[in-house]
Amino acid sequence: MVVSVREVAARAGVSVGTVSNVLNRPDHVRPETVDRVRAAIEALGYVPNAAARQLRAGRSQSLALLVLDVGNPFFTDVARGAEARAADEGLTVLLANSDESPERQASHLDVFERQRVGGVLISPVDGDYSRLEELRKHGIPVVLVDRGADQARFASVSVDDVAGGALAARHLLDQGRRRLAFVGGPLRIGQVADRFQGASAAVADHGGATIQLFGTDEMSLDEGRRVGEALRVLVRETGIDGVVAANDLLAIGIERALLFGPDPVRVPDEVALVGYDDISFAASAVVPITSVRQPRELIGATAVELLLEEASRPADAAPRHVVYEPELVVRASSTSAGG
Amino acid sequence: MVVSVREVAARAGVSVGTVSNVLNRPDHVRPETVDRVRAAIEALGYVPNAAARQLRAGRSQSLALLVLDVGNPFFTDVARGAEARAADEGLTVLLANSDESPERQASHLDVFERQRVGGVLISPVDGDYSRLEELRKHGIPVVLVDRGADQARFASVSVDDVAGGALAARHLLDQGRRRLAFVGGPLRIGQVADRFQGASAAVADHGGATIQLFGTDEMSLDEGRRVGEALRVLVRETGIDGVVAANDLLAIGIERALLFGPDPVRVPDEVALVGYDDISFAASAVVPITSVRQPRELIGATAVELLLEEASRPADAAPRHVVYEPELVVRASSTSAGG
DNA sequence: ACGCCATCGTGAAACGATTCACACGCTTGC
DNA sequence: GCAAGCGTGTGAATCGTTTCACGATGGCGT
Repeated sequence: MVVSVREVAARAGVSVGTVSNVLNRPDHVRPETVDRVRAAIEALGYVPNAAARQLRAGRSQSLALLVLDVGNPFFTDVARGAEARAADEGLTVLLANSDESPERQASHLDVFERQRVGGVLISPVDGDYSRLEELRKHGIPVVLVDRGADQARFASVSVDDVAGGALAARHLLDQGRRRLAFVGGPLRIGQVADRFQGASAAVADHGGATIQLFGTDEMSLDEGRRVGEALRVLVRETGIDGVVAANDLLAIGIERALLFGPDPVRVPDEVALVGYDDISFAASAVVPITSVRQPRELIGATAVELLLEEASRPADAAPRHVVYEPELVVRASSTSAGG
Repeated sequence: MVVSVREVAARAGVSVGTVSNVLNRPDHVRPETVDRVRAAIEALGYVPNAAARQLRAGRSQSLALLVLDVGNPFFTDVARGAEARAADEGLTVLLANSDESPERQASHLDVFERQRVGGVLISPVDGDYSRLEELRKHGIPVVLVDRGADQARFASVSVDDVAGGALAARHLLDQGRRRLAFVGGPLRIGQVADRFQGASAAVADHGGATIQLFGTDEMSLDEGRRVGEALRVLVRETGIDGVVAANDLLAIGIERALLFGPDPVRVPDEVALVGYDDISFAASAVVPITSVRQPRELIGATAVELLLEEASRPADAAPRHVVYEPELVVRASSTSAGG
């Protein structure tokens, strides 16, 4: 049996319009009528049909959040923040995963447009923003997450990765380290390039310090381990005394390789280590790892905020860009007793 | 400007019915007409309105997957499997997170019902299944994920946790270990209770072996560490020589505490260790951890499969239950040279 | 007693796609 | 020569909700 407003109205002895009013503006309806209608709803187990409401409204009550990797704690925390903020507005967040695949991204965007979602928060796969332009032309606001200034056309929320890289490097320099290594890649990933650039700038500001880039194909534990093995040898040969890793997975892998190979290298005594992201595993590594933290939930919440703004932004006003500052969380991996 | 079938029809010089046919059964329409309509769609940038279609159809093209923790790799892999299988059917998966909160679970279920999703895959928070009964009564099929036999009323897909616990314990017994510890909790979580039960049964089958339960409030790295500290002392006092952890986070924390405290305990020489879930960090722990693996993506795919079955199941047929067998992945943490 | 306002409610017209009974024009077969 | 059948296409009805112009009712001041 299908229950619609019609049945409810009949049972409560009112018109369908009144049922709708009870649902959406109960204060326009006499209290006893409200009660009667509510009772009928209860008795019949009526559940409003979102599709019908949406059809009438022209827009759904949902936002979409499309991320590069649901498995990454960074994005799940962003999602948490976005959901919380959206809930305040009575909105739901559809969480979707592109897995870094342009095809999956495109297909998700298609679905979202057909759904007429209220807006799209996206951490885009690559440099083709034309589909996003299209969405916006069709009236669906778009906010870029974790990818910012390069795309002035879209509102965005991101973290200053240049500053983050500088923070990491400067911290090592402050600890008296002079020969740094930066581990990360590929450099075409904007975040990685920015972090490296920031670290390089900090080193350049400091007479007598150097930084050397160790590229990686991906930013995983295994790659970290691989680079760590190489570093274990090089440290003694080249005098490297500080390492900045482009993320915590790399840092954890590096630390492990340094500590546990043959002829191990002590952390932080011989080499100080800084990671990036502050994932929970960083704090509970063998030697807890100093890391650069990003305000993840805040990013999500802000993205929703910007989306709401976008929805009512006059065409001639420029989209807004929010850039947060990263924060250094200092732990044992970078603070030698002497330093 | 809003583009609907009407505009497309006008531009192509056909009726709206024909546009719909071009979209849904192109073979019922003359090829040249199809082309004309397709051209009009292209030119106008028409995107079908899912809400309207759904309203007519009475049911959406989406399934919902509600998990306890999107941050947990187990569930993201299940989601991946479900999405892939759903895509084969032209369905979309809505991924949502209850974060173990009954309130969030309930609110998500409300949204799903209003959306008239095609079905709900759920890893439920707790023992109250009445809301799920209700959903089903309203025509929305439900499949339980990772929670099985106790709920014969619902179709389910799960992994045999009793067998998994037994697998872990038996492996330790095979390695010659006799005084085991089981770390995990709270026991009201079905999976934990089952794993403990399985491990206990394996021990009971083996004369001269014992197993001792160490309860935890949650299954995190930190809790693992805490228990590990305690074990480091107890091992020497009580002769514990094998540990089964109810998940890998606990196992990693335990290993760390054993290896790195004052008066460290060697793994696996003094204590052999087995975890559960086989998350990626298990393989790259300091001493790689033996773990019980579950077929995660297969679980997701099977859940979708069962959902499709449910949708067409005669009322008098019993719901189906699929139980997969876990698999032991042996690594260094449990295989002493002498074992 | 009368008009006037509020207060409450009504009911029909959207929203955009799908579906289905039907129509039109042609070929076939008897 | 005519019914039957096929291939194409039409257009109105339908899904369930919201909205809005418009009644109905009753209380108030004059």
